[in-house]
Amino acid sequence: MPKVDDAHFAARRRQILDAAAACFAREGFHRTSMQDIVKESGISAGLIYRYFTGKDDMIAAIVAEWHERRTALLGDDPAAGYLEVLRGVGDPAAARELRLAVQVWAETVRSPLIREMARDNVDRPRRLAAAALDGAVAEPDALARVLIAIYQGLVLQTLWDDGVDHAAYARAVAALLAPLGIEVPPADPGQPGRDRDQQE
Amino acid sequence: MPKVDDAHFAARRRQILDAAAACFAREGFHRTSMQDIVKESGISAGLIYRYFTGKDDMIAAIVAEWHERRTALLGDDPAAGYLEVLRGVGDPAAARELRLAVQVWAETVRSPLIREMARDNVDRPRRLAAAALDGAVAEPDALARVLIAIYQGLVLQTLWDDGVDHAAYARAVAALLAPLGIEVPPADPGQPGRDRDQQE
Amino acid sequence: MPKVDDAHFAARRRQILDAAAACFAREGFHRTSMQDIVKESGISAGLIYRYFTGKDDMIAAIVAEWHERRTALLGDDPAAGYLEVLRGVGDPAAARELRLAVQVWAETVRSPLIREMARDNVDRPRRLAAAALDGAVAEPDALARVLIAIYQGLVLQTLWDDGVDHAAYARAVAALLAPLGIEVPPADPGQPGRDRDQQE
Amino acid sequence: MPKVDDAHFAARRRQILDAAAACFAREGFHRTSMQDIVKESGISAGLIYRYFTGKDDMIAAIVAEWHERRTALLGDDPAAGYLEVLRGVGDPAAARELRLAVQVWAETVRSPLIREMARDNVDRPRRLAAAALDGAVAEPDALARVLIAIYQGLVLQTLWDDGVDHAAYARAVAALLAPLGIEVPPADPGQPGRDRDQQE
DNA sequence: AATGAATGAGTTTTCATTCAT
DNA sequence: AATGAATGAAAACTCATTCAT
Repeated sequence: MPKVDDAHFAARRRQILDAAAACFAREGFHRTSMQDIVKESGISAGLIYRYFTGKDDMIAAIVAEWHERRTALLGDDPAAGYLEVLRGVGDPAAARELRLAVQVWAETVRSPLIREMARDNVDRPRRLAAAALDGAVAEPDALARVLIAIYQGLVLQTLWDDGVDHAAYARAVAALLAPLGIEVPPADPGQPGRDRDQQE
Repeated sequence: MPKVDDAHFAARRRQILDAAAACFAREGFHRTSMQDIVKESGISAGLIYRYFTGKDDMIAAIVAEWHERRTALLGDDPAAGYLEVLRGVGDPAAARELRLAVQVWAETVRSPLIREMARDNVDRPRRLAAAALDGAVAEPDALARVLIAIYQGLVLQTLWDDGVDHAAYARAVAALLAPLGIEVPPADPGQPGRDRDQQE
Repeated sequence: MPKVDDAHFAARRRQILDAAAACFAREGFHRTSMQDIVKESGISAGLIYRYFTGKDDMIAAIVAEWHERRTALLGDDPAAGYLEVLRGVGDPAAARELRLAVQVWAETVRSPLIREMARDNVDRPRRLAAAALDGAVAEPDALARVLIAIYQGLVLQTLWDDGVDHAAYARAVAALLAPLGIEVPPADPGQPGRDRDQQE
Repeated sequence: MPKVDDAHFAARRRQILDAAAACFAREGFHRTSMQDIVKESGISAGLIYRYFTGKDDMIAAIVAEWHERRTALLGDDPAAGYLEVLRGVGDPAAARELRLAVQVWAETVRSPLIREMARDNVDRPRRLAAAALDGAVAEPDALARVLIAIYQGLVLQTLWDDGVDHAAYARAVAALLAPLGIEVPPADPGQPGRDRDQQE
């Protein structure tokens, strides 16, 4: 298996996963047919099965990639970019990701594997946050959960409502955390985000 | 068997809807076949179509019922029972409801009707909360969204993790809101909930 | 079974058959569901089965009635009204009858019973015509068939083409028959038919 | 089994269409189930749908093929072969075609598409005939219709009655047209038709 | 490696018919 | 006599998956 083949293999896989993700975000896992993915990817049905054992396998791969991306994104200090992440939910470029996330959430109900992946996905930042909060607040574990929930719920509400003001949401969260002595990095004014600086 | 009375009609509808909800919560919306609902409900396929035009119609009915129950439950003062609702998420009896909720969330991506229903479902409590917070905090609308998110995210995390401590979660939320001068009713010690009360 | 009941029975039957004929003419026999007839007639499904053993029975009844009507209409001298019958095909009031006729024709392919009825329907006028033509032309039997075909084909063409000129059609037929010494009664000018008198 | 060649594609289509035509001729359009065509053709259900969108599509294809065959057959001088065509109706090999024709006629009532196709099918020969008759007779358009009707009615009567004498029918038609100065080619004595030629 | 034709079980939905009331 | 709720066996159509080329 020379290097060129590996690259080719990876590129094919990418092509399939991107197409699948696009379909899944649009129609959900189970309303997306293999034929849809064939059309979207331009790759034949037969070949797709040389890369994935079936649709479930593709779903798992997508969740796994997501997991990796999330882990890389948050790094070792999830608190650092927390508000930025909240603001990022409003980025139109992230819309597909949000839709995909909800599909994965639904799938956790059925599939123990996916459920475990989703939990793991959340566990690492949660534990890091809890560790950081330890000593500072009375319920560090529960508060870490709350912070994650604040993110998850924002995803849902953004999906349903175009009018969500993500900057204001971030400010409200900052205001909520400030009294606890939790320092939240202020918004980066040079960000390509949505709102101008806010004095408050 | 001439024209059946309203009570019978309603009971049949219940029977179908309960069976459908059980199936949906177990396997998800699109993995549940009509035949599954036939078996679960014990009602013939033909008859089911006299009550619902299809699966979509059932989901819509389920969401509509939720809406009504929620509206009745929250009354005009959503703040009053907020922490109680959070604690209720941990009630084992509510587990099916949680699973069903996530299925509906996934469906909002595909179906404008369901999306609108889900949004409406959240809009009323959100607006009531925003009105209540108006004047007390800098971003009442955004904070109302945060409160809703704290609920939604808890649903997800409960689904994935048996170890969620709902009482602690509620306390953490209370601690978060207290500095803003928001009075949250303390936990009802006589509650059939899970954790002992501990004021801290 | 007192007289009143008989009348009631006949009226019910009429009601069902009329509704069925309307449906059949609209959608054909097999695209018409029993439920369609229930709606159209206002009579419950259960009751319909006390009057007819099933859809096939209703079809047979409709063809039989048609048979009787046709026989009564043509009387003993089919030649007398022949051109009038051709002109009558253009009568908008007869449109339903035409549509129904074609449905019956199609059914003759499947059902020996219906086929026999359709043949019988045509046989009597055909034999009468052949007898009348005997001696006057070389092929009386065949010519009788031709005359019937001229009627049948007109039904089809009328069904497909709004622009058929039935008066002209009748004149063309008259012109065709005249040289054979067959006297065809001229058009009744006081007829509610479509065209004014024709000098030619 | 990559992209199949055109010949194979055409052969498959033929296979399906022949099977469908056989079923339709036997049982009628709506009494033929897709499963019947699957059995008759030996082609799986899934594959059939890659060739036709449904039964309606098949009927349309059958009518379209007829149109082409008819157009090629009649050429530019429909008069030339007219009597031959009438005689051909009696050919046992054509029996299936006749049955199919009546099914299509019935379908014209329901389907505007099929209706239009059936009309078009008849329109070209009708106009050619009318043009040929122009000047020779008083009502060329109507007479053209009559000639078509003479064919259509013969189809029906042949379907219902084994005893139709097609040679005699053709002679009767010839006798009918002769006085109008319309020259009809005499029967081809070498024809594989049923009846001996007999010029009278 | 790559294709896409082919399969057939599975899906949703309809419908003639029955029967308890 | 009359109703219409109820059934369950098809119907049309789809889809994940395989495999010959």
